[in-house]
Amino acid sequence: MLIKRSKKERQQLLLETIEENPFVTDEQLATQFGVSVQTIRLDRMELSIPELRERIKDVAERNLENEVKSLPINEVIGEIIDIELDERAISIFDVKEEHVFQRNGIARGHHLFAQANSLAVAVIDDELALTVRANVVFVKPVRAGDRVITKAIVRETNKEKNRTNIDVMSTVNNKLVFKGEFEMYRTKGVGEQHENSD
Amino acid sequence: MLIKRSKKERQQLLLETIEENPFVTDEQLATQFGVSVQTIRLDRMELSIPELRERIKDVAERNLENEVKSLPINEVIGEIIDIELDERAISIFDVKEEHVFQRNGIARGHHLFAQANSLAVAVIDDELALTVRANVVFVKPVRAGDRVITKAIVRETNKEKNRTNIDVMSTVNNKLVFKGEFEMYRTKGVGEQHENSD
DNA sequence: TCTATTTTTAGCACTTGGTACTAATACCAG
DNA sequence: CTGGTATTAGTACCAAGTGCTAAAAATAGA
Repeated sequence: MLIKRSKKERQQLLLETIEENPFVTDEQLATQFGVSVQTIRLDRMELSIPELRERIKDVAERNLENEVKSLPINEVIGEIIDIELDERAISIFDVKEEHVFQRNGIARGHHLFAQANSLAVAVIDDELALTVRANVVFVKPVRAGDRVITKAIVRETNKEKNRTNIDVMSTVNNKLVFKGEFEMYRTKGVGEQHENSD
Repeated sequence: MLIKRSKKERQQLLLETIEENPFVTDEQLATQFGVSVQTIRLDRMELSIPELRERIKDVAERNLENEVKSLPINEVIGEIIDIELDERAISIFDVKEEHVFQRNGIARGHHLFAQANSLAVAVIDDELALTVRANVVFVKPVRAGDRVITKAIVRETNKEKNRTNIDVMSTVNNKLVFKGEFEMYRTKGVGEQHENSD
């Protein structure tokens, strides 16, 4: 049995229903709420909810943007613009809205860490490089719109222990915002790489 | 001037065009290729390309799934299952394929860092909490399928400097995989929170 | 060149999920 | 009982198609 709801209640429910499933047609909604299709259409108008196809299109467009945003999860964070294996590397990372706390607009620390860590991994000229230890300092807050330039410099390599120490520094407008020391583990020592070094 | 293309050429181009912009109508395509709408429709049939609305719907559906996957970028990494503000917190993070190096299947360090850092931020009972410094050790490699359980314990608070030190430990099957010390900055000291503590 | 086949175009009826508008009811309150 | 809100019904129309038939144009084969 359908409990007769007031207009307000119905419209509230309509909003929620469409919010959680934008793919629902007016007819389905009409059946669901036990009213006519016209009533649903009036409701949509009053609430300025676009029609099904527009809603679907919006989702499609919105997420076509997201596709780009969600990519970097498994990839290197930031774009590497210069690299000399086992020597140094530089990457750029543009801080966007999705990287900052809504509260204060300051970038979440782990994004800066991720850029630095990615770069430390990349600079190692080895098949396998793992972070063993990291000491990092967040010197200055970074905000959306900032372009973070990160430099990694390979400091020393302990051939016996298969360890390499890397210093990483991140700047925004030439001002230091982040620095870190990364101790990396590598399978092979320096110089004994695989043959193809193109 | 439009160069007359063979059927094959046109169909190849059609595939590419729709691939890169699924929002194009048959009419637009017809104009673009200098053929009739009917020809475009025959082509679509032969290549079994669905109509515009279906294509848009597909994009929307595909990306509605992604939305869930891409959400955690700006949110807390891992699911907080227990929290006592300014005391301790526990979160769970299931390592998936997208978190590991393809090469060796080992989780990228910055995901473990992100979970730990998120938890350190969350455990602070303050409007604003920023990471100032972090010393972390990646004790043992973590692999896809592993469930990482991370505990954060608030160690001490320096009220004058608005700093709080937090110890974080992550385990997989009760074995330590990651540990870290986080020094956090907070705006307000302990105890002087906003009124509503429900 | 003429025919046969493929390719392209045209036209019509029908579909979905609507908009825009008008008109008729139903309901509820003062 | 009357007025206003809410709901329903019905019509014409639209975009972007499908499905089908049929004709015209282009191309290839001998």
